[in-house]
Amino acid sequence: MDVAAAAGVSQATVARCFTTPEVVAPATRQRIEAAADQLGYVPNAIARSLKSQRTNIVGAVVPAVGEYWQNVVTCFSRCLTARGRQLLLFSFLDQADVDETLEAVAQYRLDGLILASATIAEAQLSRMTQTGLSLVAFNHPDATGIVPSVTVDNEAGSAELARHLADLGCTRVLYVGGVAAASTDRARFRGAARTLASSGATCNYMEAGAFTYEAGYKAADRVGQLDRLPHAIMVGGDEVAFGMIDGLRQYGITAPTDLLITGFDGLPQASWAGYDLTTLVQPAEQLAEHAVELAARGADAPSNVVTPSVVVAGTLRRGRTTRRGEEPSTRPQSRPGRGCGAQPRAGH
Amino acid sequence: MDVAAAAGVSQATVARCFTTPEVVAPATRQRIEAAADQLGYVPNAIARSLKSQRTNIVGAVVPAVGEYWQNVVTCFSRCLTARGRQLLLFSFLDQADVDETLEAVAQYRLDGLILASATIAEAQLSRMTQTGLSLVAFNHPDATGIVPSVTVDNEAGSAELARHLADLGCTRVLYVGGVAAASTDRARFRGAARTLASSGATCNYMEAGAFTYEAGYKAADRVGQLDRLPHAIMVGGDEVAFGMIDGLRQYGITAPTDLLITGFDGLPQASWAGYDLTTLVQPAEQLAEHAVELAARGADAPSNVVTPSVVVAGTLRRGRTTRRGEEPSTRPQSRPGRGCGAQPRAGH
DNA sequence: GTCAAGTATGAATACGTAATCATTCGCTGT
DNA sequence: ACAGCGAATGATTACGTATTCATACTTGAC
Repeated sequence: MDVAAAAGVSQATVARCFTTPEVVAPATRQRIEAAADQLGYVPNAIARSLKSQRTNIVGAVVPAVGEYWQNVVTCFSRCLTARGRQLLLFSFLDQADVDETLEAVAQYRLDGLILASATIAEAQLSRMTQTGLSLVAFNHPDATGIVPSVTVDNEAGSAELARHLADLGCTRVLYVGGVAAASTDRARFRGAARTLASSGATCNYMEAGAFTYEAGYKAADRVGQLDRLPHAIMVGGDEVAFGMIDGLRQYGITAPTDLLITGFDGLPQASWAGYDLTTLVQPAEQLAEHAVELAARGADAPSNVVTPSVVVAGTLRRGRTTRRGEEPSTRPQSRPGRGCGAQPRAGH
Repeated sequence: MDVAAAAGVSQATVARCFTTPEVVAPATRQRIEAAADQLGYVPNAIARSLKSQRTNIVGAVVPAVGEYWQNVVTCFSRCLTARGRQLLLFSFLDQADVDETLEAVAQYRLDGLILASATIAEAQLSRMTQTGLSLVAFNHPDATGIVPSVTVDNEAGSAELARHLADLGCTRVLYVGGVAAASTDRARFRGAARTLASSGATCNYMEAGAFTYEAGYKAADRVGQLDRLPHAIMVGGDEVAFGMIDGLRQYGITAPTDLLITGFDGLPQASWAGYDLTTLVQPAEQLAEHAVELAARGADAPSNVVTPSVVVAGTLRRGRTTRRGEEPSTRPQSRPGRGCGAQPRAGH
């Protein structure tokens, strides 16, 4: 140890100086800090991890696509940084890559691991439990009971959206899901169907095929060719809803004039004036906070206690797409020619 | 070593079995693999890193906000995974957090570090150079020469957009930048102004204040209150452009009818039918590939060679927002009432 | 002045691996 | 048959830290 020699102390004292500064004499500490500063020494987290058997790193396995996940990743990062931990990120495109990825993950002795995908097999999950790292399933309702899980209340949120539509008089509703196999998708449809049924409304299911804009855009084709339009379309994810909205426009169908549209997730773009979508806002920060909390406990968690599972309620955002009795668009009817004076601002 | 005992070999042989399998006898290898499999053994990457002095981990410091960065992070992750490395992600909200973040970064002996922010101080950059890890500035043109850098050709790309506008007959153009202090912003304005000047067109500058949707939306207010609208607005980033488009709609101003609009970045949403924005598409994959390539070389790079700097050309995407002589919108004039039969698909 | 108690530090060890060096063994060529 | 050689493996060491145990030194009370 260079610093130890420069400060005239032993390596042990240098180590103490960086872990438990209060036990080293002030004069010594100052000498060590000066030496470290001058030599540009910073403690080696790798060696520290090897010795202490905890890395201070939490991993996250996240799908590589979609606005939703990108947003979540940012939240993870913020939460972890806030509590002095690092984020090792694995993003996968293909579900098949996950297995490989998980093997790589296992080599780094992470303190915790957040599995953020609704499509990871349950067998895979239980196999991971063996390794002793504390893993958390994020937004994977079916994992509850197998693994600690954190998720928004999909069913209740979807029910809230459905109630909102029922209150607006909708009796024929179409639910457009992303991937029928995803446990989130099923839960959301369940909440919608149950609520609508109890108000005497019907709720058919249509699968878009993916939680993407393009899938929504394509699904709009099938909607546009229906004999009778439903009163409302509940889309299983905001991004899919954006595609649906843009796709329906091709058929001259717009919300809220021709039918109502709701999304799910509460992406930032849902608030953009271009869409202004009614949706269920997932409290991403809060969800991430819980996930990180559980994952960061590390192995020092009580193991034989029931695996905790956190379900957080979302909040309804009412946008233009379910607003009745207003102009279909805030766009003024008359357009100024170029070079005209400024228009008074609409609304406000 | 448990596995070594179980297989009846020494720890050294077990290690060889996982690093250079070809040097260990097939029979022995099989015995070791069987033992490892049964005991659930996986090599410890932490210990390996400590010994070999390379972590196989590349760090990335990225702003926490904005669609653009989220997209880039995904690309980083993909590139790194493809070459068997891991991504340690640091996302920061406030520029002030970066210093703290970089201190934390230094503790993990990363193979490389990608600094992805156009606003990191150059002093900060050169200080990081000392530590021996290979760092790469991403999308930070001013860092060129100080640090290896990877960036899209901002100036040429912006010039291409400007040329496109000039060809369409625009002679009065407004450039709406994000943050004037950002080196990318300056380069883009430079390219636009130079090109437009050479075709006898004017190009004023307006600062939105941030590279966000909201900033663009607010900037639209100032545009809406101008005495004469410009022929075109060049916006310094797609997300800002989306805000501008939605904001201008409040004033009844739409592209391409009243003026033309261009963006910059080539976000996925620019291709969405709702915006269909003319923009300069950054080859994100390619940029990420280069950045990862440079960062992953690790310390075994020639050090006294000139710091390489990669500049990749973007590609022009022509969207509806600069399309002359067409309907201002694909929306049909007549809207079907609810319950109408299916509409014939517009276009196609 | 002596002993007990407390405080600050040093020596030694272990974490799990990679790499070097040494050793054993089987094989070939003369 | 014996030297020589290559292949396979074992013993050992070092990576940089945290921690335990031991030790020197300080302080206070009787």
